[in-house]
Amino acid sequence: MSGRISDSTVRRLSLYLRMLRDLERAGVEFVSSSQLAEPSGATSAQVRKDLSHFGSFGKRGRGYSVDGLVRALEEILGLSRSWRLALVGVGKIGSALLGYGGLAARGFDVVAAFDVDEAKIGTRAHGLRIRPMRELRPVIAERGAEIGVVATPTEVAAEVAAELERAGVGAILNFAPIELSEVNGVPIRTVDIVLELEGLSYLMSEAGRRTGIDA
Amino acid sequence: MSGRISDSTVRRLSLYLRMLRDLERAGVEFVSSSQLAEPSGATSAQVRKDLSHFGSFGKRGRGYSVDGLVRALEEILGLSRSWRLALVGVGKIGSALLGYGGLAARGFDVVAAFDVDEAKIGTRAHGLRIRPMRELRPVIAERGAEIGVVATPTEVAAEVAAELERAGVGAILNFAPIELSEVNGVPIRTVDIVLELEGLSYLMSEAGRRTGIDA
DNA sequence: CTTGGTTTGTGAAACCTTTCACAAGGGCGG
DNA sequence: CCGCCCTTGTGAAAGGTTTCACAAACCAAG
Repeated sequence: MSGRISDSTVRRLSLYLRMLRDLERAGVEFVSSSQLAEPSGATSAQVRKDLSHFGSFGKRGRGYSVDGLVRALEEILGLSRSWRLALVGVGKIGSALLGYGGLAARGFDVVAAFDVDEAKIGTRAHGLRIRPMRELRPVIAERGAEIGVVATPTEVAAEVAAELERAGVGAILNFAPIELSEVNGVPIRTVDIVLELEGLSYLMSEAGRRTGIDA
Repeated sequence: MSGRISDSTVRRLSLYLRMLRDLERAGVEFVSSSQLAEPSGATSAQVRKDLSHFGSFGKRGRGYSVDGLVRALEEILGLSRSWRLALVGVGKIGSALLGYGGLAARGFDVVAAFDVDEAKIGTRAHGLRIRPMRELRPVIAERGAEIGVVATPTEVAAEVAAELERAGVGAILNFAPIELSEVNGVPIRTVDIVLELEGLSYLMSEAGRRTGIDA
């Protein structure tokens, strides 16, 4: 077991955990790898392989204890605690995040918000005071924010990410359509809506070309 | 050349195209695979392999014509036209999308918006009238929307996606934290912010465990 | 205690993606 | 026209991930 775990494995672990929580709420006690596989579009062998990287959680002939596996996955994914986020950029996307209850519900609390816009600074958005960029470092330190969220225009995204790193965050979630390079081992995930749409555009064009040629 | 193109290749093509457009704007005429590789974190060999699936676009000894490659990639990705989106769910995320100019700027126009909330129906958001779900099919047909966007609560996301398919969209972009299964060959991309945060949570916990053990 | 039905955990095989490394080709200066 | 330098396009190798398939283990029933 153990070694370097691939990104896709970690994604699936999150999906398994979601389903397990539903099962737990429904009072189910045991679940098999094939039941677990279905909703994430994986195979039962894949579920077992994914889990086997971290240990032996199942009972042969029975499956996995729902409660036990929920706790184990929470531990593995670091979700048995909550995380504090610092948001930079309170525009459309930033505001949407602040208002999205789903984050706090899953253990991700936005504890600070920053913007450059003088008109916004000092006002409150969803109960959080919007602060000037100058306060980034001290407030992140004081509030112990571990994850920085970049929701700024593309032009300043790289600079803001670097500033967040210097302020001591351990990871960054980026919404700007730009590939930010990880430095100092601070992992960065980018949510790029345009990239997703372009992927769909490719698939639709491809389908069109195929049927266009075939038919 | 050709065959089935991997998702990661398509993602990179989008990134190449972004850089090429910047170069075009800057008046650069030729670019090498290594220059093209840098911003997306790829290697020069990967750039060449990616492009080679679709043809020979470069000149040996010179590199790629920026203009030529921009046109070629736009053609490949289906971006030499614009696409019409139908948005379902005008909550936090839906509104953020409507207000996000970056979409239209890149050829993705939201042409219709739907919601179940009686209070919202009939009002305008960013110049677009919010319509009742009952009008989904006729309006999507009438306006020729090709891509459906699901920005609803998780509980109804699957149902809405199915409804969009029936209404004739060719692809779906989903913001609900649930894995929707593709049916009828309608591709679905899910943007799952919580999943990304959980991935970061894993990496940070992992790093903590490592240094905790090592040090 | 033994038997039968079920499901895990895991090497081995298959498959897919990335990297390597180099022959082939193109431009330019002389 | 020749020779040099540069960069592409691409088979082959390496590296990674997913699927297969089966022995080992567990439970329940008799």
